[in-house]
Amino acid sequence: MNGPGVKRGRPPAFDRTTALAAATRLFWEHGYEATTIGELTRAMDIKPGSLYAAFGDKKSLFKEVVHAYGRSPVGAFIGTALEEERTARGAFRRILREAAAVYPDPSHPAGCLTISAATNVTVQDADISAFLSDLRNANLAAFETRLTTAQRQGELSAAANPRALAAYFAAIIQGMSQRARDGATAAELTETAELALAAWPQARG
Amino acid sequence: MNGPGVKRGRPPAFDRTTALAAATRLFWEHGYEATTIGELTRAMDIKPGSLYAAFGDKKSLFKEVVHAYGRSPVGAFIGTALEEERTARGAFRRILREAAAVYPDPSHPAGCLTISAATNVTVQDADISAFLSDLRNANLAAFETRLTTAQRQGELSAAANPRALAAYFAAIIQGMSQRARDGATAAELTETAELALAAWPQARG
DNA sequence: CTATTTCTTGAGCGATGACTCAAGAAGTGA
DNA sequence: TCACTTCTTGAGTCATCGCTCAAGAAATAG
Repeated sequence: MNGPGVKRGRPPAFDRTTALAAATRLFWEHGYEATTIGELTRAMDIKPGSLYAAFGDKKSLFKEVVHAYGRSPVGAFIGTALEEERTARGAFRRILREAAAVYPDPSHPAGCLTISAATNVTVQDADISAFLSDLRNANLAAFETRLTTAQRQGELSAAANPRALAAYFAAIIQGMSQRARDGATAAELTETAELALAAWPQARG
Repeated sequence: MNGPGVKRGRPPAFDRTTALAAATRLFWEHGYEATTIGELTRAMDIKPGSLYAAFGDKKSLFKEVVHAYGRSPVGAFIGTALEEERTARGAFRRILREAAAVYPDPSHPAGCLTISAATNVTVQDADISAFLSDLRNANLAAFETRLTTAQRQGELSAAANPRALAAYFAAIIQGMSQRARDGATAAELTETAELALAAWPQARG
């Protein structure tokens, strides 16, 4: 009798997670189109045939990379902070401070993969660009939801504009990612984060 | 006698400025590598031979595009505001408000060419990426210079940090460019600009 | 062992990338 | 008019792109 976990045939010679991590680094660094199948097979240490058998085509591989990135610490810290922090203000403070620490971290390519990996695409890959744009705009919507809740709960003043605040924080985060790619240090980005938090609506004295 | 302005030989059949404007639109929209020579020759309405005779190779054309962009209203509004406004605060307020109006303007591709046209490049075009990165960092330095001057003149409090403020404004501008590419409207970006200005150091009451 | 299944391998496919060049066309100077 | 210069044209070069496939290798089932 075949156990349900018993695999038939020749087992894969590479670890799928490790190979995906190697692909992630390349897409993160150079973006979707500027990363070639040749570079991917070299970094993942597999031949084209194995890559296509295991991951489908280049677009499927990229989407799998993006999903894995979204579940990694670097890709998930925003959602984590939104869930874990009691107050909206605490959540956004934590998000900005963690972004300042994470984006320039030399253990991985600078900035955020979702923000920078499909900025420049040809017309036939416009769907890849739209795929990441949708993810970014979903993040923006999550920001607005969190801020609207905070307003309903009385944390945020009725005069504040949740949608405008959400767009502002989205912009500063995307800008910090770009600055990290241009060489900004964690110390510099932390200063940017603290200044950005000054936009939080204050009670007037 | 030959006047110095007299051209010999067959005259060009295309207007150089018009052709450059067409190339600018393509690079602005898709970025450096995702724009092909085929698309360029079609948009500029010239054949490859004419393009290479008139502009050199693809990199030279791109650099000429960037320089022309920097002298255009859309590409020069930051420098113009820094020069024309009496106060640093007035300059940055004007920069952010103009960015909110200009970046989503439908008469041209969204966002800033300098910010987004070479985000994703292959290793052999890393110099193009560095070329634009240097331009952005030069802008950052100009911000810091303007703010340091304001501090020396007493406009900005001695407690303020010109370098940190400069990096903050650079980040928010780059973020606004990205947001415009993701579909943000002028109204939304104006709200972002106004919130961003709240970071300006205030006298405490 | 043989049969079956799955993965690996390396050669190579068609399409497209940036770029070139010889030949012709359209001007000027004398 | 003819010689000279400059620009245009279209075919074509070489490299590289994403991707495929037949043949072989490594596992299990019986």
